Amino acid sequence: MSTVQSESRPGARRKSPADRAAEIAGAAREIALADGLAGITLRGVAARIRVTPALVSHYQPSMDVLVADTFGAVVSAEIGEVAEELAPCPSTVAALGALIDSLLGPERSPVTALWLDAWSLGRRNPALAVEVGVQMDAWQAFVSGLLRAGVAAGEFTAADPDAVAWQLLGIIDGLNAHAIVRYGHAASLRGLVRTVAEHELGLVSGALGTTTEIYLD
Amino acid sequence: MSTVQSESRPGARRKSPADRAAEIAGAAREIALADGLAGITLRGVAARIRVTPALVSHYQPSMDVLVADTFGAVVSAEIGEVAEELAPCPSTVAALGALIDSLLGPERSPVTALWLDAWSLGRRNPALAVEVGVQMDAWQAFVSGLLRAGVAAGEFTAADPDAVAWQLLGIIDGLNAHAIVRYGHAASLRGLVRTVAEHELGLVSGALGTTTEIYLD
DNA sequence: TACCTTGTTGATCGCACGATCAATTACCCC
DNA sequence: GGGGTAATTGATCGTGCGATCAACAAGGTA
Repeated sequence: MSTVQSESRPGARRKSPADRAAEIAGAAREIALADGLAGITLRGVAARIRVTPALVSHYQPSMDVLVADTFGAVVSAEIGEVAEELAPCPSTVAALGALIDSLLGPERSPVTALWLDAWSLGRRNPALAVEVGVQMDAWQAFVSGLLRAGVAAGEFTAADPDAVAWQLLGIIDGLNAHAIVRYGHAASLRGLVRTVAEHELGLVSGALGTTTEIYLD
Repeated sequence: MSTVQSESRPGARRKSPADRAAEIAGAAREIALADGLAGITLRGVAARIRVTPALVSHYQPSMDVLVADTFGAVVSAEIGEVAEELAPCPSTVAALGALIDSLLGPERSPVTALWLDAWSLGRRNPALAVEVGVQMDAWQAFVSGLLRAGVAAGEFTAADPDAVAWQLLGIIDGLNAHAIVRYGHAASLRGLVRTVAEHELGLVSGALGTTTEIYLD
């Protein structure tokens, strides 16, 4: 309590460029998760951190790249979280089952909504379109890596792990999108994706776990 | 050539309200298919039919409902086309195979793009959100009707045709979305969806047809 | 041909957005 | 504690959007 931090209106407490940039990124992230990527606005971000729009503008080349960066940050953070979550799994099969559970869980809804925004907004935001490609590739690399590990360990087979990874992600995204837009999350979706995965990988039915099929409407 | 249709600037040739409304709807449709739902603009639609923005505004309660109506018109027209396409099929199984082929074909890309827009824009456009629900239900009703017909004809079994219909549509949408955003359409996607459908319906592998699995990059 | 209905226009409002820049002022360093 | 660096501000520009309304004129009708 050495300095009382005077209440002078102008000149809010200065921060280092790194801190301010992080603060802006954080605000953009919160706004995106609450209102979608389209909700990220120069004035909105500025207001959230009690700062002038000009300052936010000063720290970003353009709003398009702030939106793209925000999307990229959220998605890559999610990949990291999931990877960490799967680390303790004793086998690749177990990890695959956990991955499906995790990706189809209702807690992923906010991020799925961001994917929908990104797919749509990417048409008018080149930077975002690039980021969407990067993050899709990142997810695909993660899943195909998992599949290759399973194949190497002799747990299952996959003639084309890359293709299978794309297919699994496509199915998951589609079911998630439907669930978020129209209906609540249905536990049966997990069963469906498990079945597909088991079929694609030559596993016996139930190898990836089971769930009581209850629709949560 | 009775009337030379004088080139007077003001007062463009009058049309009946019905004709003008249809013209506006057509323009909105073309714009949507070319530039997305977000491209539908008061001034844009007006310019396309050589008319004042005020006139377009006069025929629509708001742009939000024009966007919603346009989306609804495109999608329900698509359902109609597909239904017509499936009519000559000799069996439900054949129709189901044709349906999958049709929905995963590259010619559906423009409409898939509209779905992505609608999912994203629906968050800020209540009328559009309602229309999305209506059209999703319409598709689900169409597919589940097909499934019920197949069950009734003894061609296959389905404990819960409604659920299977949702799942198939979810998978198709997800794969289509991925294909449109990141990669070209892959013929292998059709094989995947066929496999899922066959599994869900207790059909033997290949019952819904086969396709050479060639990635069109 | 004169009238009257109504489809259509032009002008204009208000809003929200992204971006820019000189002026200001907080903070660090000597 | 004075000075210089640079983080921050306030004011302002330009754009594109949806919406409104009095005024105009096209075209059928008497």
